[in-house]
Amino acid sequence: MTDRKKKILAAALELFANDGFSSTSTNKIAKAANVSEGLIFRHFENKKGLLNALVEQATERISVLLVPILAEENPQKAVQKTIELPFSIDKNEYPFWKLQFKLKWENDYENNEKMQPLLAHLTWAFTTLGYPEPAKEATVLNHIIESISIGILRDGVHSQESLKKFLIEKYNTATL
Amino acid sequence: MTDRKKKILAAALELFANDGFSSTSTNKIAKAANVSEGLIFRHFENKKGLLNALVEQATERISVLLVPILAEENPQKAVQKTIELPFSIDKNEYPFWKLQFKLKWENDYENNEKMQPLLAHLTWAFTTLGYPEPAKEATVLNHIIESISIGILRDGVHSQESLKKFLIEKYNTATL
DNA sequence: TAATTTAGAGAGTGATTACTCACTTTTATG
DNA sequence: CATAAAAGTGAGTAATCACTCTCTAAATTA
Repeated sequence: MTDRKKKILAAALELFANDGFSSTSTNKIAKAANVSEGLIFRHFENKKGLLNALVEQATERISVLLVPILAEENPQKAVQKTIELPFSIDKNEYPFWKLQFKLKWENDYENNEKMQPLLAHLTWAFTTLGYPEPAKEATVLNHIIESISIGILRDGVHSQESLKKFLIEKYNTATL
Repeated sequence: MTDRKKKILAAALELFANDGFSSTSTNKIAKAANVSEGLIFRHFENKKGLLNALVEQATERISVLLVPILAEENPQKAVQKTIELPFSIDKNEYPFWKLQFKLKWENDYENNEKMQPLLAHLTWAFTTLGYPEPAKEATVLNHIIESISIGILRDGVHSQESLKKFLIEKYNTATL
């Protein structure tokens, strides 16, 4: 991947995440990346193709994040690592995840099967821990970290920080 | 409010919610509402003004929804009604709420103070019920119903239906 | 009824849009 | 080194954009 192609992707990511896909003109992207507008269409056949290139990274990036959780054989620790997940995201990756969450509202983007492996592992964890309804318990925890993620991406980690310890303890001392 | 003005608002709501604000042209709105494009600008000074008119309804609509919860003096029932809230939304109001949730990602729209009264009442409820950290407990429940709402608006009530009874029972039988 | 205001239509406008194309420069290959 | 392929430019284009303006029709008011 050429240097200028990377710069186009980086600029597009930033602008798509902050201003939205259709509010961002290819002209603006070219200027932000400091390249000619035509180059965008040489590397990506059209504007949508540029977005697709960004989206394709998502599947891989998510599975990378999930690896340490899915590999965790201690159910208690698996739950804990799940809670810690949204808090562990690097600040300079916020635009990337912001874009992914925004795209969930777009009709033509299939989503959320990506979290299926996590859901399955959480279900196993809650089963092992003896929860009466492990699948639903997993879904609820997934809802919690989803909404916390949104809060973090919109208002920063500090806005949710206090919930981290609270939730970990809550799930540690839970009586079934 | 004239008949045609209502039709413009209705068409704009539908299109903004489904396709997004900037992907929706005033031309498209005019055709969907079956009016001349110029009429949009007579009633609402510009496209953004049309969106603002939709947003202004939100504050009132939310407080209407919250009234029965805030008036509930039984803490247990207040929690239950909160859980039931997202499931009770009428299907033909989905576009309206979809738009509100989408707008939360827009930088220039202040949000979420609207849920403050609910958060306060939930904190009171959890305090009364003897929870050790009522404020955080309230925030977590708020996160849960937020994420459930998103799921319902995107994939329909049925996609979340099973969580309703589960959560109500979970919060009813909770040991502190 | 006459006068005035409001509602509505629709052609027209300059700016912006995504994208193309002919061209030049750089890089890789035989 | 020669040739081809890839990377990069930027002016040009048809379509679409939000919005304006002039006009007519309907409703309100005097």
